Amino acid sequence: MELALSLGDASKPFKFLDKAAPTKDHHLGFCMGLGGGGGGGGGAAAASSSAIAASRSPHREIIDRRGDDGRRMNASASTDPQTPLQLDLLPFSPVHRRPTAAAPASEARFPWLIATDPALTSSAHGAMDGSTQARRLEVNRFSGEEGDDGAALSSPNSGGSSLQMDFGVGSGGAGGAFGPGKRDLEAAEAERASDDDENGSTRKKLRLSKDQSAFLEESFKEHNTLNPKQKLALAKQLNLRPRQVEVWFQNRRARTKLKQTEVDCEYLKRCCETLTEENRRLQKELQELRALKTSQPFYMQLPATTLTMCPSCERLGGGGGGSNGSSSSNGSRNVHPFVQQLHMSKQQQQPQPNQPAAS
DNA sequence: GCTGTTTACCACCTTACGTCA
DNA sequence: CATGACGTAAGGTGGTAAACA
Repeated sequence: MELALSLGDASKPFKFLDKAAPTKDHHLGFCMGLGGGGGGGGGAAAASSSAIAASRSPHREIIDRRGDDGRRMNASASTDPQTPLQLDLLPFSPVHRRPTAAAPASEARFPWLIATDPALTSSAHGAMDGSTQARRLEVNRFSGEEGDDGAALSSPNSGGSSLQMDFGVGSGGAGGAFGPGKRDLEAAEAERASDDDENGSTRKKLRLSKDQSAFLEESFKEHNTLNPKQKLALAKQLNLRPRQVEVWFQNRRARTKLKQTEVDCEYLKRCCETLTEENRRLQKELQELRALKTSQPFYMQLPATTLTMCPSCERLGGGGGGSNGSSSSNGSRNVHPFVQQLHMSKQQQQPQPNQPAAS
């Protein structure tokens, strides 16, 4: 029995898989790869690996400035039918957070951009979330300052840093009623001190706020990859570094792929169980037929003219090979389902009085 | 037109940190 | 309070494509 499984092609729950399809090999058959160890290949690109390594930087957005003018687009972005300029796809999106008349509206939609109303965040996410959010934003601000990347760009953090500072302190002050508020403020101060001590040399773990994550999630639903303009706009809107937005999308794609792999694995497991059960049933059926053959050798004496060709695979249905029972009773020989079907039909046509009841 | 370099992005793996039970 | 599991932001590496000299 041959089986062909096509995973990911039959049901495409994620449209971005379509984009990735040309670069992937979709093997038919019972073959699955989990994880896989990135890239085998090697080859010509290895020659320039040193140059690549030299070009890599933790503050990549400083170096990768060419993306701003849109001259370079990656494969997925180039196939994107949408123009790089649009950010209108983003839900309830003010395009840029600039000191324009539209700015207040955008800030009202993004509570983390509001510096003077801690009650807004605390009412939206509870007292704990409001205070922690204040701390997180403060951390983000420091992380933005610890590197020189923010200054190199249009400095997405520069516009709101002082506001965030005020917000954080205000939250802590107004959070006198909030139990964790003081702790968070102290933690933020401790982090600030540690930042001063270590000059940003250590990696700081920043948790994005729920609103930031939700907004990124919405954007991810629209398109799972970003072009430079979208990345910059998102970073501005969310008051994050472009690198943070980029990393979030990378990790989000990885999570999606992992989940899809789990779904595929579950599906394969079910297929395997079904096939095992089918195989067990067929084996049992085969044993019964062999037992029948030994007890009633009449059907081995059928004339050669009764041999029938299987319509599907053009194999002989009569078991071919003469009347020698030893050859056909060889356990290692495959018995075509068509043969079994033939045998069963013969049994029905010529019932024997002493024939054991076949299942 | 071809080739090598640079730049930017990606997937993948890993690490470090925050949160929670 | 300590601890381990888990989720996730971020770093590192190798590969690839486009732009450019």
